[in-house]
Amino acid sequence: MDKRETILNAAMDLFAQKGFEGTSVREIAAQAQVNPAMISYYFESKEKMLEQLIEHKTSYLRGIFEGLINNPSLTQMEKMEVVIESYVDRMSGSPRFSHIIHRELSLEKRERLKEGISGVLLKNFYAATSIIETGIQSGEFNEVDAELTMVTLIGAVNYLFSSETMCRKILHKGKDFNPYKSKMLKERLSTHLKLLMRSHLLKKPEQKK
Amino acid sequence: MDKRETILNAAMDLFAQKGFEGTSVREIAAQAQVNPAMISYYFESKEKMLEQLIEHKTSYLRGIFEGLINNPSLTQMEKMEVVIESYVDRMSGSPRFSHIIHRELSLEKRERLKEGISGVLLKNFYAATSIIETGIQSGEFNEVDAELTMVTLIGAVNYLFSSETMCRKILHKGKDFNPYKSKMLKERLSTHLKLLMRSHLLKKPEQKK
DNA sequence: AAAAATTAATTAAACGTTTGTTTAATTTTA
DNA sequence: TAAAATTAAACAAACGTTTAATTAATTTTT
Repeated sequence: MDKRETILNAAMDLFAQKGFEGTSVREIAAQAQVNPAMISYYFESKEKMLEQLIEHKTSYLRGIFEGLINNPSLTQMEKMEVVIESYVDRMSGSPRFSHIIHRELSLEKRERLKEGISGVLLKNFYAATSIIETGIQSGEFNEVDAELTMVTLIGAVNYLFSSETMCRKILHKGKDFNPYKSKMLKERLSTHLKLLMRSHLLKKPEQKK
Repeated sequence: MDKRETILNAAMDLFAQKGFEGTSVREIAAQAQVNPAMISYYFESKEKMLEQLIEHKTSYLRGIFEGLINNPSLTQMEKMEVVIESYVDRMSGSPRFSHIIHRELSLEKRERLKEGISGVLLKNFYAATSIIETGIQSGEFNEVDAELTMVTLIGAVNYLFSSETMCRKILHKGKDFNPYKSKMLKERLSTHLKLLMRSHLLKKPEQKK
């Protein structure tokens, strides 16, 4: 078992729950069942550990839409639906990491780290945006604001999964409802976003009577 | 000049920039130009100061849509457009406070504080949702998912204004572009969301050839 | 293959700061 | 002159990090 990764996983859980500054290296060490000194030993410092944590956990994100975009057998709308489904999936499945990076982005410090995070996120953002732009050029889509359409998509998913408290109350659910484990919610959100995108992007057909 | 409010304003700026745990009472005191002991004197503790800060700054939010909802001279779509405009306006005008409360909501602690925050936010959320529901019942709107439609609206605005770094990159702007001071961006976002809601909510007219 | 030498991993303890808060004295206000 | 506001100083606790000693693992030498 890789001890380095054990520590990173412990750190991710705690950072997500209590924030970076709200978590002490002693807590992380206790959670990972290692000596506190090991964090300096492996990562040099707490802040560099955060950098490596984000670097490590974002690695799989790089270019996940590459293949999708260049797939000629799908319409742009079908590609958008894949984007929606995969984003809802990832977000509901592992919201903790997303909480960490978006919290970091909203702070006005650690500029270098924010540059790194936004670089990774934007690569996928641009890829998704290009789907819309292609759809516009080919005449499949209306001439919408491509960037803000993607912002809307991402923003909706992020908002719903950013707070368990809010999510439950928005959906009128009790304390026993776990937003991150509800298949029904995933399904409901996907359906809503697909419908929204269809009516927003697709041209209204001239209906003959 | 109210010293109490001076401290709260200093605290808000710093909490927004560096987070609650990332800000020391000495920093707040320095920014407000008071003695550090004054924070305990006025607010009892740092954490209670945060509670009072949120209590104080959310007070104006309570029931801001009351009058709007019961205005019979507006269609539901027109009400939605008022909601969009006022939300975009508030969010772009003072994003710092929003950063604080959404950061708090995304953390898994201070449950009582989160209950208070979500209570205030949800009052307005429900009010806006009721506009959609009324529109559905009257036949003005399609039978959409009212809650998730509002989540989409709020989420889009929140996401765009949650990070200056991301916002600039999404819109392909340089370091001189200030998202929070750009009237063009406000206009662009409002326009996009209104168009989005129109195509999503309003029924497609039977077009005769 | 066994022994010796070297490197890596792990530990408990201590380091100097910084933290939020309190105290006790002093100044300002009413 | 009594109450309220403000201050500098000190408080213990917690912070991230370092140290120096020890154990475990690996490599080199015989």
